[in-house]
Amino acid sequence: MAAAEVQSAAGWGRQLQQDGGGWRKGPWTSQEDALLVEHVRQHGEGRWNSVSKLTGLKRSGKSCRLRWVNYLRPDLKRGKITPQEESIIVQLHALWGNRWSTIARSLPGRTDNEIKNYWRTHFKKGKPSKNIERARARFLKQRREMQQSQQLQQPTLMPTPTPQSKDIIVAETGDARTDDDAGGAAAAVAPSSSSSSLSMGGGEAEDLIMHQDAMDDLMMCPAMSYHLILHGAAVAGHQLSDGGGSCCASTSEDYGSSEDDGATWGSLWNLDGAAGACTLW
DNA sequence: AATGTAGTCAACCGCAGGCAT
DNA sequence: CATGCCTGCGGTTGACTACAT
Repeated sequence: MAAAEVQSAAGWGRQLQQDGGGWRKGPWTSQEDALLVEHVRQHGEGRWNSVSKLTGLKRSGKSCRLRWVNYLRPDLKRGKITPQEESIIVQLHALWGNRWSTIARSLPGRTDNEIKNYWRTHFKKGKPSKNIERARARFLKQRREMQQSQQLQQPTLMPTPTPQSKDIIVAETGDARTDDDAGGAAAAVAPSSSSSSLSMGGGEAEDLIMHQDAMDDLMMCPAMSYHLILHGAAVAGHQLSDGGGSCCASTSEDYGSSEDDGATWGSLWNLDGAAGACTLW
């Protein structure tokens, strides 16, 4: 980011300091970035504490890792969060709560820090954006329509999940994060289901967060179901039929305008069967 | 034009889990 | 089993920017 360099060259320069261990703190310079990038190119990610020894960087391993993960990684997606990504964030937050790294895994190119910042900026203080309101309204509408059509046609194709099936979903697609494994992913749902982790007023939370609803919503969304499958084990009872459908193949560049979010959301839904050809991102 | 306020984002901190010794 | 180190995560901070008054 050019701004970082500007900042380090200007205002943030005065922040530079060293902690007790002799580590530099504050904004990174382009030279430091170059050293870190070269180190990762040669040695790969990990062993962050050895970076300072091998490169001469006066940065802690922690700082190096953070810089790499949040800024220097080549696969990072630059630019604003798209309405599509926003919708995913909202749903996954309803599902997982503040588990930003878990949410980030479902948004390739986005970091947990970025998502965390985005959430705080847009939702933490209260009212959701118009994008979200519209997306949610459309989401619920289409959900209703799908439910109605299913009741009329194939009541067993995609049943409304029972509590048991919800548990299966969460457990099977649960967090890959190892330190959560002990508690179990299913347990992690509890806070989000009750939304107890959200610092919102009741009305606001009701307006934005789908709570227990979210689980139903997710399972009623083919794209999300498939996405969860992609990021975890196959979900019992929700394997998608084989078909040529292609969903949400657009990239972020396709969603530059907030006015597009209707179409964006629709694209999440317009699936004539998903399976093989379905590429969400 | 000056000031205030909200938004954005990079970076730091503390904590916890995994793992080697 | 206990200890220490490394890594990763979520929460928080603080400076800059954009917009409003």
